[in-house]
Formats: sequence, structure tokens, C-alpha cells
Amino acid sequence: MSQSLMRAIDLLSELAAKPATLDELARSASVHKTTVMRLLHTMEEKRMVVRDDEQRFRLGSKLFELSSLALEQRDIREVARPHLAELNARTGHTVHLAAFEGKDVVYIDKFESHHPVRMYSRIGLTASLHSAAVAKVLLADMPRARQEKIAAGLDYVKVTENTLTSPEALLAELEVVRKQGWAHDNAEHEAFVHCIAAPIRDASGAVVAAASCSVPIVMLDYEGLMGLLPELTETTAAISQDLGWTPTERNAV
Amino acid sequence: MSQSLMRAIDLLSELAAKPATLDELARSASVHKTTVMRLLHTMEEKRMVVRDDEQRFRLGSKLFELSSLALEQRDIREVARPHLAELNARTGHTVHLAAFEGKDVVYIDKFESHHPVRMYSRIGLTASLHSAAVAKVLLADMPRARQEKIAAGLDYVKVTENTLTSPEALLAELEVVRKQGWAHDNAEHEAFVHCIAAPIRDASGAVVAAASCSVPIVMLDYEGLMGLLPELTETTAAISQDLGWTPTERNAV
DNA sequence: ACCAGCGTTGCAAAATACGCAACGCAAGCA
DNA sequence: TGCTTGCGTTGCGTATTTTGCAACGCTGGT
Repeated sequence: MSQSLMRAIDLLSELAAKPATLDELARSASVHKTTVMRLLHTMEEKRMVVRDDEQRFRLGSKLFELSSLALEQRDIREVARPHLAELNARTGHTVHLAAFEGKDVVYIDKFESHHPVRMYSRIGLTASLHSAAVAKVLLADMPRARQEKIAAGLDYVKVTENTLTSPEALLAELEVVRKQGWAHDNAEHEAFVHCIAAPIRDASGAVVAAASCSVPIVMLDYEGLMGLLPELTETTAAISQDLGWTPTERNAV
Repeated sequence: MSQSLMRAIDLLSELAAKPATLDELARSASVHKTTVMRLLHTMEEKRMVVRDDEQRFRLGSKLFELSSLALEQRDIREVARPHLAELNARTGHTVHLAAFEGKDVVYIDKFESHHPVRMYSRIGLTASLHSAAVAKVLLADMPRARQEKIAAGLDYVKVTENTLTSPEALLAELEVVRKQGWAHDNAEHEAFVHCIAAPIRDASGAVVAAASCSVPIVMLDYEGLMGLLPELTETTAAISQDLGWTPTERNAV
């Protein structure tokens, strides 16, 4: 829609991967140098990018400014933070907080595992809708019609042995998740990691976010993982209550 | 230079202050609604902004993604270098930068003393965990359980009069370090040298490195060494901020 | 002295982004 | 019920803005 803007954002994404020179950027974006330069110029002026010692462009401090402000704005995150920190401290495992953002499920907070074997992930990444436990939790709360529409539109890339590969399988799973009140990712996304996730509800009872524990299989077998469930659901219940949810009005659909 | 881009960035800055509606944005930017809408659309597509429940636009998760990637890619050494160089220039003493590398604390940068009496060390050497000030700083940030595990596994070679020789002594010291925000090595490793060290934190608040001043006792007594503390902590604070740390969010996880 | 790599400038063409005006839709109010 | 206000959306013609090109200047390496 806005070509220049789109290109500019793409440039930023490119720079996020690694600092680059003008030509490198022009090449990888298939846009003329001059054009790239103009975009970089205006971004430089606004401190979105910086040039270091006259050779490379990198992301600028404006970005940090914006992102830290953006993080502050998300109140779910703020409310959830202390609870998730405690869960993380108690279990020692990687804890994620995720929510829908447009049509993507995005990790909006993360607490690092204390164990040497860790899972790689990052705040801001999107979760795959057909495998991540947090995605299942978030999808499970949607009306059936919307689930079907989304399920039909997914690209079921089979990343591990256990990945669900059809809309039917996913929809069936979502039904289970909705009923039991939690979801697991049984090494469906990464072969060596499994997760459990539970929903976080706001005052209206709607699921607004999901929290999960991710743990390497070598650290904890499936049974062990399930052992984390009570602590996880206690945590999500506490967060939900902080958000104004009352335990009685269970599910809202 | 690039009008649309500039406007888009201004919109982001506006949104950083607080979430706003289309008209609000159009008004404060003195641009037609339609135009603002188009920019927001493309930014929404790229997850730079999000609309919450159909009324307000807020900053999006792409921003987190970009900034966290940018932080990750920043070499701590590179960021720290100018600050440490200045500290070294001002004090004239040996300055070290150290970080965990696997289970060892390694000196990853060094600025040589300007004085004739120098301390021997080299980039790449490992620091002993039970005596080096930088090691104490790095250990002090870890969860207690891990500290205990590490402390139990150490070989407490007594190299000087003051060397700590038991896990208990070390753990007690770490507690002190954690609370006061800096560590010293009171001639615990080399009889004629003492050091002070302070932590360097990244955006998440985690301690990712430590900087230290090492000075021969004959040059500066203990009180003199403590006199360096303000300059040292100023330096580490500056480095931490360059890494995205914000002074307020002291503790994390 | 030459070449390769990087950023810069001026210019002309047109694609792109712009503002307008009108519409749809929901919520608030009488 | 029907009016108004505030929000986002659409289609369209204009011209502003953006684009790509080609050539230039600079620096560092060989």
C-alpha cells in the first residue's frame, strides 16, 4: 500500500539480522541504491538507523525507545510479569506469555530457563498456529466458525514427527483443549522440546493471552511435564484474577 | 526526504506516547485521515502497529522483535570498549571486561595500566570463580540454587592469605555482592593486587558481563581502591544503558 | 596508477501517494 | 424512533513524491 514505507520496514528487518552496507541492502531488497539511500537517510534523521564508522548501517536508538514504550503499554504483560517470574523461579523452566496480534500469535514476554539446556525463542516472534501450545490455547477460545476459517487457511508445515498436518486434526485438538482448559505441544514444533500452555482470561471471561512452560524432553519426560500443570494453571488463574476475571464464570466461548 | 516514511515514523512516536485513534493521529499530524490510514495499514501488515479492540492503534510487536535482535547482535565488547577506554584513561589503572563463557569466567577485554607496576593478565584467560571480583559479580546475579551447585563444585585453592576457602564463605560473599551491587577482590587471588568490579546489564536486566579495575596495593590502599567505585559504577551504568538497560527496572526474573 | 567498493548528485518519467467528498456503521441522546 | 457525532472505509482524479538511471567523487587496496 505504501511502497516506500514497506520497503523501509523491510530494510529494518534486514538490519535486524545484521548490520549491512548500502549496496548489500539494495541487493537483498532488489531496489536501487539511490532509493535505499533515501529511505535510510530519513530513517537516520529520525534515529531509526545509525551509521557506525562510515561503513555500516545498524538499527538506531529510536527503535529501543519505541519498543520499551510499547512494552510498557501492554498491560497484560505488566500484570502477568510478577506471576510468570515466580513460576519461572519455582520451576526453573522457560516461561512464555503470548497473545494474538492481528492474525498472528506473538510472544510478548519470556522468562529464561535456569537450566543449561535452553529453548531458543525471542519476544516478538510469532508462534506457529498449528503447533505451539500457546496458539492452541488462544484458538480454542474462538467461536467454531472462526476456528474453521483459520484452520482452513493454515499452511501445515510438518516440522517434526508429531506435527498436526490437517485442519481436522487441529480442530479436534482445539476441542480437547477447550474442554480440558490447557494445551500441550508434544514436540510438534521442535523435536526436542515439549510445552504446556494455559489460558489467561480478562474480566469478560475472554481468553486474552496464554502462558506456557517449555522444557527440553531430555530434562523432563511427558509425565514430568504434566507435573508442571498445577503450577501453571495456578499461575494463569492468578493472572486472570488480577485482570478482573472471576473464577466462577468459567468458559465463555 | 521521504515524506510518507517520515510521517509514518512520526506516527509511531505519537503512538509511543499513548495509543490513539485514526482521527486523533490525523489531527495531531495535520494529515488527512485517509493518508494516515494507509500508512497505518501497511504498518499493521508488518506488525509495527496493532489495533486493539477495534478502536485504538498501538505500537506492535515487530518493534520488540527488531530491538531485541539488535541488542542480541550488539557485541558487548564493542559497546563497552569506548567506556572502558575512558575509565582506563581517567584512572590509569588496569581495566578488565569479563563474562561467562560456558562455565568459566573469561576476560574478554583488557585495558592496560598506565603505571609502571602492572598486573599480569591476558584476554582469553579464565578468572578463578572463588576469588576474582568479576566472577563474584557474575555469580551474584544467578539464582541461589545454581550458585550453590557451582560453589559446591569448586576447588578452593588458597593462593593468598585472604582467599575464600569454603562454599559457605563464597555464598555469603555473593549475597553481599548482590545487595551492594559491586564486588571486590581483596588480594584474594594475587597477594599484591586488589580489584573492584561492577555488573553490566542488558535490556532484560540480566547481568551479562562485569568490568573491573585492578590495582597493585602499593599504588593504592583499600580506601583508595574504594575511591574508584563511583567512576567504575558510572562506567558500567553507561555501558548497560547502551545495551538497552533502563535504570529503573533494577531486578529481573 | 589502476581498480573495486561505497556513497552521492541531478534529472526526467511516472508510479505512487495524496486529499477530497461521500458512504457505512455503531453508539449516544432526545 | 430518528437525529447527531465519531469512527473507519471506498473510489477517484491530480500532481506530488518517489523512483531508477548514469555519471561522479572519494577512499583504500594492490
